[in-house]
Amino acid sequence: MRTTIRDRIESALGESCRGIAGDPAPQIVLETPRDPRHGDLATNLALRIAREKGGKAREIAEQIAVALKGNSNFCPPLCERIEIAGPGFINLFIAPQALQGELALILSEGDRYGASAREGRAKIQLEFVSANPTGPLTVAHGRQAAVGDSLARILSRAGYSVMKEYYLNDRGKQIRLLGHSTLQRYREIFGQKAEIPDEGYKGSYIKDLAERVRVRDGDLWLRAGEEEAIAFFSNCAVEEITAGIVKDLADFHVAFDHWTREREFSESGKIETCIEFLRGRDLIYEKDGAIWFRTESLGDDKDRVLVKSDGERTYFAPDIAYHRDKFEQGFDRVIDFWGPDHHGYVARMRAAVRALGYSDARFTPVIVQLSTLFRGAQKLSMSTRAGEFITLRELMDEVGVDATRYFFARMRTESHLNFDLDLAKKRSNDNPVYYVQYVHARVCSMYKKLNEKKPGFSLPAWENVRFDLLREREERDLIKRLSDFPLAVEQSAAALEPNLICNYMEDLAAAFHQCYTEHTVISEDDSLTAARMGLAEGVRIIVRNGLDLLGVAAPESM
RNA sequence: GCGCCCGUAGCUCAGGCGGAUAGAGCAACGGAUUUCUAAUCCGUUGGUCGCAGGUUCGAGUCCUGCCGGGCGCGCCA
Repeated sequence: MRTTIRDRIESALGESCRGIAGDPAPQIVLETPRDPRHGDLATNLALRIAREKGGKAREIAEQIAVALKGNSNFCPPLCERIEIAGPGFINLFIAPQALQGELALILSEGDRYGASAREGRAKIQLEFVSANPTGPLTVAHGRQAAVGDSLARILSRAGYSVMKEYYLNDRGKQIRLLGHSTLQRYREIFGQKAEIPDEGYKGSYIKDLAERVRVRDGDLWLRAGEEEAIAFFSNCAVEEITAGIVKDLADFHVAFDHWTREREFSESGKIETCIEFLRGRDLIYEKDGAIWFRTESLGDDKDRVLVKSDGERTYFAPDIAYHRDKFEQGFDRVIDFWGPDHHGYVARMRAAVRALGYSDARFTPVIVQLSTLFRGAQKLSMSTRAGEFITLRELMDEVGVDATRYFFARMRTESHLNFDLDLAKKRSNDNPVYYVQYVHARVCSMYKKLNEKKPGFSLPAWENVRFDLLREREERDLIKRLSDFPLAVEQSAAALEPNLICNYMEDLAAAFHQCYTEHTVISEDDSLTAARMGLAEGVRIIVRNGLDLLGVAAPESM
């Protein structure tokens, strides 16, 4: 497996400063300068060493430059020029041969380019959406679904082993309320006077559910006992709504690897075992007839109740056991996506994870902020119980799956986001996703045109193509962009932010469209045509891979 | 009151671990197509990075305090 140009430059820099920096060696940071006069890559390595060890940054930079120039693996093959600038930056100008070699590497490795170096990383469980089965998925769940699924793809690509997990809360007070609300709608169909409680579920889907039961069972449930009927409608509603959730997710290109149902989990005995485990660590006590968990000693604001004085468990109790189970299944790291209404939950869950004996680094709750929806200037209220909400289904039907997923993935996860539905629909063609997809379609189109414009011409194998013919500034910039893909994946995975992939893709697309406009690929010159087709193919590989990380299609034509 | 998140162009948002002259899209205006897809490209206009201090060679980025917005603070789920 050949390493990328950036990896090779990093290791050469590491070698060059070994005698200068001492131990521990400072971390090598390579950045892409805004101004092309500052080189293709720049490092503040000398400034860092000067800060830590003392000395003048520019002098240290000179020493590093001398060492680099003496390194025969570095100076002729990788870099053609090294400059010291400003307070002590080292600016590197990459040799054309090195960039051409990078393109050849992309073409030979294809979909595996940059992905193989870090295989065998940690096992991660990523839990997201986990919406209660009391109604259809909303826009808020859609954001979690898009971000979570994309992140899972990105982490996998970065070499982690990822399991996508959905926790289905299919029992408890809300589920009973759901069943009761459905039963009341069912009774209404038969002309009975039936009130939905204030706290009950009022969405139109409840009526639809009741009607389907009527069609199947007639008036059977009018004659059943109250508790029996509520239990039936609860079950029935949960199953139907869950099926709807699965369908919505599938159509949104999201498939979970594993579902945990609270009902099954609570029957497993693991909750009792977990409470006993905590009791064994002297973290459980009784007060006012309730059972409490000493979370305050573990960083929470106050202690929390696990079992109420009426004997019912709080929501927290199964959640602790559930998280214990995650770690016992062998995950090195657990990532939870929660809505902003759960951020008060962070401290107590962290406390619980500590109590269970797992380090903080292994548990990462991520708060996915809400999207505030507008229709024009009108802010839309979002309440599942009152039945006033925009569903994910409506959103993806109106805006399209690709555009919706891309739109959500593009926003930083922890940022609030204002989303005008009217605007999003009206301008759907201006969505940046089309800008990126268009790159793929354009390259595909070039392949179709190749035979038409050059009958009898066939592309040679890429290893026989003369990439040294790619001498234009735009071509060089484009190859540099391509070579940044592994870095974009790595940074996106580290930050748990898919939006870094979107940023990268849009920059790459801009570089491609610019190059495409300036330089005709299919020309009289067979060698140049082959070289430029190779570059286009490199772009197609990266764009296809990048879009796949976002769960967005790479269309052959648009 | 306490806690978490946010505040960057008219709008929506980017700005790895502090780095060189703060970016993109949309909107507005002006150009480019006998050419591989114009869903594209080029240019112009647009900024007190909420405010005030601090840290240092250097701050949109780190620290402190304010201001403004969202959310959470229950033996609810």
